[in-house]
Parts: sequence; C-alpha cells; structure tokens
Amino acid sequence: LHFGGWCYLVGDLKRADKTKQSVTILDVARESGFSPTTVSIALNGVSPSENLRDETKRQIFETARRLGYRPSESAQVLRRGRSNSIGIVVFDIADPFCTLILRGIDLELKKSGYLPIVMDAHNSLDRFKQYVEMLVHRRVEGLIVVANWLFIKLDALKSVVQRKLPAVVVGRDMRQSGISSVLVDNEAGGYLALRHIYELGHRNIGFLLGPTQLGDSIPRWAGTRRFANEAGLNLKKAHIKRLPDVSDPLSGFSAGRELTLELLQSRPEITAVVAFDDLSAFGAIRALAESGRSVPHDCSVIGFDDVPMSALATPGLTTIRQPMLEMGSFAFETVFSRLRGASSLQTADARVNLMQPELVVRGSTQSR
Amino acid sequence: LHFGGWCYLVGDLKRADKTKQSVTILDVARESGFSPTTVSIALNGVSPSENLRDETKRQIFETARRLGYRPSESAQVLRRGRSNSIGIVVFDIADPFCTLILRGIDLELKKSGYLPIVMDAHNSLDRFKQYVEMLVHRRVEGLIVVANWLFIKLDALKSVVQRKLPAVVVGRDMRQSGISSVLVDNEAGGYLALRHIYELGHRNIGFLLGPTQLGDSIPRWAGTRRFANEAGLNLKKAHIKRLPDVSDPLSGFSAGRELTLELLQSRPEITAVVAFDDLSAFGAIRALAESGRSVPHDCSVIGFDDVPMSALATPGLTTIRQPMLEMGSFAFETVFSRLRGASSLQTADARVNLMQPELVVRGSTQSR
DNA sequence: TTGTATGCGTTATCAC
DNA sequence: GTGATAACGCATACAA
Repeated sequence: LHFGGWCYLVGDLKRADKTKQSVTILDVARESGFSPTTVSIALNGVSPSENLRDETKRQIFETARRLGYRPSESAQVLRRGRSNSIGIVVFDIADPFCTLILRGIDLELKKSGYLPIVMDAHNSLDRFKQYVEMLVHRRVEGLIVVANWLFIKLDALKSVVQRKLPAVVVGRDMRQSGISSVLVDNEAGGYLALRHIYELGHRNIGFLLGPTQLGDSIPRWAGTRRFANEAGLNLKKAHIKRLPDVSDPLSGFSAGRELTLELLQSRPEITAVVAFDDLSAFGAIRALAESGRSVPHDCSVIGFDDVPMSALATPGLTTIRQPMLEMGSFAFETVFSRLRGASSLQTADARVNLMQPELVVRGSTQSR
Repeated sequence: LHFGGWCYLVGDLKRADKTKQSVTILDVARESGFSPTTVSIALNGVSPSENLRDETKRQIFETARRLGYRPSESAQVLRRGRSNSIGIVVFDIADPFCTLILRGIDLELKKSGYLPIVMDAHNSLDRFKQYVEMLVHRRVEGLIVVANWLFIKLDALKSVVQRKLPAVVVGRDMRQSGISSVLVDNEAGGYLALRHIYELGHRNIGFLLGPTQLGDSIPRWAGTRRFANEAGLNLKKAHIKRLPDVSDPLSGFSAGRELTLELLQSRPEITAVVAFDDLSAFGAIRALAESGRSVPHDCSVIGFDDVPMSALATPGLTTIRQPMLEMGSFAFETVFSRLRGASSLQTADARVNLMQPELVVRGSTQSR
C-alpha cells in the first residue's frame, strides 16, 4: 500500500519542501484521525491505554505499521529524561577473555531493551577514564566494566560512585571503590589446578605466579598453597617465578616463555608447570619446545581461563575454566536489577560475586 | 568554587524542588550573564562566533567549565536532526578476526567525534537483519558491517541501500548489493601461500579449500592455481578437500581436522598442507598430531588470516596475514568521507577496495 | 475516552 | 555583537 505524498492536510504544505526525514507521531495521528496523545498512549500501552477502545487501538497500530512509524529515540530520551542506554567499557576488545564476557552481557542485554554503548579502552588507563567520563556525561543509566589486566587506580570510577550509577566490574575486585564485582573464585581455581597436577603424580612442579599488581594473583596462589598444605607438598622457592607488572596484554606470553626457560635451566627436573593463565601457559609450552621437551610427554602444563585458543591448540591446553559467558550475563543482571529498583534507593553496598571455576582436562597434562 | 544553589533568579524557584539533573545551557547563560544563544554560538564556535568579543567567549567558556556543563546529546540530536552516530554490525564478536577489524575502526572513529553503536550478530543472519533495521531506525548516519563467515542474503542490506546510507562491508564482496567493500586480495594471498610452500621444496601438497558459499574461496583458490600454473605444478584432485558450508565458526577447526585425516589416510605421501584459513590449519595440525606426524618436521602447514593465536601456538603458524587493523581503519574512512561529502550527492558507486596480504613465516613450515 | 497545551535542552533564524 | 523566539518529536498533566 503506497500513498503519493504523505496526506494532504492542514499544515503539511509548510513542510512539504523540506525533504521529510521520517514519519513522526503527528503523521500517524493525522493519518489515523486521532490526536498525537491518543496515538502515544496506544502505542506505548501506558496509563489509560486499557480504556481505549479496541477499535481505536487497532486503527492506530495499523496506521503506525503501514506508515512505518518508529519513535525518535532522541525525542523520547529528551522527554523522558532517561537515556535508555547502558555503558560498557572493555579494557581490551582484542582479548578473547573480554570478548566472551561481552557476549554474555549481550545475551541478557538484548532482552532488556537497553542500548549498549561499548567503548574499547585499548589497555590504556587514560582512555579508560576518558571513556567512563564520556559515558557518564552521556547519561547512561548503568555501567559495566570488563577488566582484564592491570588496572589499579581506584579513583577512575569515582564519578560513577558519586552519582550512584548502577555499576559492576567484571574481572576485578573493586569493593574498595564501592563498586560491585563479578569474579571467578580464584582461590578455588588455584586449588583445582594444583590438585589436578598432583593427582597425576607430579611432584617437581614449576609455578608461574601472576603479577603482584593484579588482584587475581593473590587468591589464586593462596588456593594453590592451600592444596599444597593439605597434600603435604613442599613448594620450593626455586620453582616459583612471578610474571612482571606490565600492561601489555601479550607480555604474558613472552614473560611466561622467558620465566620457564629460566626455570628449566636451573631446575631441569621439573615435570609440570602450573601457569598463572592460558597466555603464560602458552609461553611455557613454547619454552619447553625450545628446550627440546615435548608437552605433555616430558612436561605437563596447566593454564587458567580457558580462552577459545586453548581448545584449538595442539595439544589442547588443560586449564581452569572461567565461566565467562555466565559472568557477563550475571554482570548485566546485577546492573539491571538496580535499574529496576531505582526508586527504592538501595544502598547498593558493593558486593563481590564469585563464580565457580572448573577444571578442563585436555592434552597438555598427563600422568607421570 | 562552589555556589549554594544555582543562582536565585526568576523562574528558578519553579524547578527548585525537582532535583536538578544536570547543568544546562540556561544555567551557563544565567551564570555568565549572556543569553543561551550567545553561549551556544560561543561554545560551538559556529556562525558569527568570530564576531564575539574575546572577553565574552572567555567568560562563557570559563563559566561552562566551572559549572561542568555538557550539552545534552539527545537535545542536540533532536535539534540538529543528525544522530551523530554510526552503526557497526559485527558478525561474531568472539571471532578474533572481527575483533581486530573493530579495533581498526575504533582507531579512526574516535578522532571523528562519531559515536559507534556496535551490535553483535552472533553468527545469526536473522539477528543481523534485525540489527541493521534497528540501526537504520535509530538514524545512524553510516553503517559498517564486519563480516566473517557465510552471509549471502543480498537483501539483508536493502533498506540501507534504499536510504543511500553511507555503508561499507569489511570481509565480503557486496558489489552486487550496491555496497562498497573492503577486502583482502584473496587471489594474491592464495598465490603467496602456495609459492612459499613450493619454494620450500614441497611437491606433494594437500589443499583445504574454503566453503563454496564463501566469497573468499574462489579468488583464493584461483591465486593458488595461478602459481601452480606458473610453476608447472600439477594439482592432483585427490589432494584437494573442500570445507563444508556451515555457519558455525568453530566448524573450521573440526572440518579441517577431519578432512586432513581423510587426506592422510588416502595420500600419506603428503608433506605440506595449504589450509583455507588459520582455523582449518589448526585443525590440520591436530589431525597430523593424531596420526603421529609432527609439524613441521613431517609435514608443513600454512594458514590464512594471522589471527593472534597463530603467533602464540607452538609451533607458530606460518600464514598469510590480512591487515585487519588497516582494513578496519580504511572502512571507517570510506564511510566518513561519504559523510563529509554528504551534500554533494556522490553516486557512491559500490567499489571494492583490496588490501594486500603478507606472508608471515613462523615455525609450522620448513623446507623439505 | 480523547484532545490541548506545555516543556524536555538545544540550535537556527532573524531582528536589534 | 547579542538576544528573542521558534521548532525538533515526544509524553504527560489536565481539561473536556
């Protein structure tokens, strides 16, 4: 059904010259014969819409559909005073870890009708702060931060806290900033990793610890030590290396490689490496290959995260899986529930939600 | 400098009860003693702003800064009639290929002042169409599609074409739909891949071809055949396998593995595999390992794309690199230039921009 | 049950 | 050089 022009009624000639951008609620009103108010009420299904005659509603919907009417986002936002969008700042969109969390967020988000505004901080703290400010000024109604690497400045989110914006950080414990977090249970994961290696019969085990600045490092290592204590395993200092504090995301690989080379030189008796994460595990595997050892025959390696690559490498990397999709979905739900309950001013005490990790056994570990 | 309240002038009492959301241009006007018009002119640096007294400008800027004034996005959009945003639909945000292109886009985009609205289609054509419609209705001023896998429906972008929205597709040739594309030169890449393997002395070479539905497959294979012709190499049909048409992005790995297993069974004399892409190359490597062959000692493998994982695997994967960052940046520039020249109605003939691939030699290939 | 009038914050037009 | 005014498209209090 096609009309030539858009109905020749009063007032139309005035704007007939300016190329009509898009069909507004006024067009629907004129075309359907009702007032803009009635149209708005009917279309939004609000207030006294249940009192509208069914026939009226039908006509209005029909007309709107026929004209292809879509409400103007900016007009709605301006009028309602709510931006209808939530901000997402991801530390590194090229990091598969972040990417899977993003997808988890997206899965829930799309049901909610909110528009995600996602910004990629490129591993730069400056850019991160800048983007947070930008999003706050855009009046996003909530904020999700997807963190991976180093990221310590507690003040970077202060304007968010000040405005009591519903916010959550995935991958970092931000309690101290007064912001809720969604985290994997690093302690449990560290425990699982060593237990797996131990149960395979390994006793000479090298360890690649996380950078001191990274919040994950401490509990992960604590979990590992807890298992060692329970099992009566003696962790020798010379078998332990720590990844340096650097913000380059690829550094995990090269640092893992170098530290493993050192380890192998001083302690060639090692038959397993417990790496801080998958990236350093891949570095370790590279180092082992370079020093003529094969994985898993000569040495087992276990990682942490379960990035997609871990399943695709040969041998597949045994690792401790973080439930990234679930973490993302949960993060959104956290923000969303605060959005819903916005009226009842929840004190929104910053809480940390721990997700359970899971051992994924692949080809890179084998019994001794 | 802090004021209690926001200046007690006419009309203020009226709204003094409603909690003031944010500082508007009226606040700046009152506070600085000028009219909203003047403030707007000064702040935007438009029209007769050069005629404003320097002192006036200074005062206005100072006041705006002091009050922390930020213009309301929605009001600007509503008034100017331009959304100030461009839409980006990515086929699979969990695909590192897409992700790097996204970053390339972002690098240019952030300089431009446009807001990116990115949508993740999750490898679903339905969702893709839905998102395109959504973005069009949101009145984005331009559109970038980041495609990776199968994606053939030409009509999915028809509303974009109809509205003559500046648009570009990265990773797919969409000339037939009347949309410009940014692509790697697949023909050249296919040529480079085989030349490398050939120059290493391999003559019994297995091939993993791309799915028939995927536009990249044909030119890539054509390039390979061109080199074979020039070198007088006879491509034996039994050495050639084709990946199936499926849309699951991980299928490349498993299909690559299975086809390579078949290949090895029927043609054990093979000493090199030219894979369609990195994912199928990793599948091939897995298959080789499973059948007791080591890479590169017993068999060389070359991929295509250079996803980040290729550098991290052990051995590193030799591959044909697509300049993904550059492709992303170029894509944005294409859209942006059409945005700038919007007035002069460029017929915007759909053109295809080919980017040159590059051979990256790593550990997975070795001379025979 | 439906219509009128108003304002959200900004900018463009025009008058002074 | 600067300011009054209207309008962008929509939603709502209030009137009818």
